[in-house]
Amino acid sequence: MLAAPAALSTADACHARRRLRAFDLRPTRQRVLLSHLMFAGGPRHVTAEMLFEEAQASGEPLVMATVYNTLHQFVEAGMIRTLMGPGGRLWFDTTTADHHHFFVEGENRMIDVPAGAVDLSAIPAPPAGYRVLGVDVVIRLAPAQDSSA
Amino acid sequence: MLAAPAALSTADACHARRRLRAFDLRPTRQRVLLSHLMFAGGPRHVTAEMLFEEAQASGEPLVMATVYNTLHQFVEAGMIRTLMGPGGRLWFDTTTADHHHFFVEGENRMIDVPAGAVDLSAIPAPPAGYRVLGVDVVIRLAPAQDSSA
DNA sequence: GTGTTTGCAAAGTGTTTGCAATTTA
DNA sequence: TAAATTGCAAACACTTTGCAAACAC
Repeated sequence: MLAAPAALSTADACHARRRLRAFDLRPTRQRVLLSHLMFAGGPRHVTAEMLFEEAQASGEPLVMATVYNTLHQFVEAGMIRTLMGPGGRLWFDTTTADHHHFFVEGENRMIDVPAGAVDLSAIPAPPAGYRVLGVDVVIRLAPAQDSSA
Repeated sequence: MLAAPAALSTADACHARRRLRAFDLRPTRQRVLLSHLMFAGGPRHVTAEMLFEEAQASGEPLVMATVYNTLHQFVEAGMIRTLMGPGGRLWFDTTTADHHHFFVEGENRMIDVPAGAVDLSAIPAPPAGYRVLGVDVVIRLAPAQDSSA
């Protein structure tokens, strides 16, 4: 019997399974669910805890450790990437291409910033003997308190 | 009796005490020592653990919790600032002015990048209703493996 | 003396690991 | 059936907290 989270429509489960297969991951019930939650609504950013809560709300039984393990498997497979949030918490991001982030303080929420939107042509040369692995830009935001004239 | 870490010369202790007073912090033995370790060698970046080890190496008795508490007091006083490292660990930085960082993977080391060295004039406008609190740029480095043609 | 600061040990977060039981192919 | 995956609980690393004892002024 194919792994089929009861919480998912056949079509949703099918899509999720296909995605997993594309990344050489066995479509277990837990992976199908988590993959669906991650990808069904377009690009998104979650912490393990957020996803765990969604999974529980869906009624599917699974454990926090499985969420972590599964997300790390997704990362290793190249399906998603990780990102360190300002609070030192690990975020998981469905967009794997190079890009940056807004982080909304108070709302605990990430928003993508396309790589092209930040001009990094002016970053300084690394010290001799070192090469640049990557550049992480996080723009911290807060709700604008009534700055309307 | 004035707090005088045995590990410090009178002059060093005096400088450290003066700095603490300038920030309205009582110059206790522990604070004098930690302040000295932080500032005596020019701008630097440390984790609580690094500083704790230095403090221990100096022979002065003090406890990890005191290192954390003291560093947070320094932050609150405006003497230093915090910075989240790529590994999710908290770093303490003697440079409080706006600036960015190189992080050297493998060496677990931070290097300052002056704010002016990164052109942020091109960052995208925040979504309507939000204002920019700050921009954190971390440029991850690795030792260049023999790329010398 | 009085209020501040420290040591200590304990609790707290967020994350990872080891292993037996279950599930997939 | 053989290999991969999960649940569970325990361990883990880092950081914070509560309170009595020690200290600065």
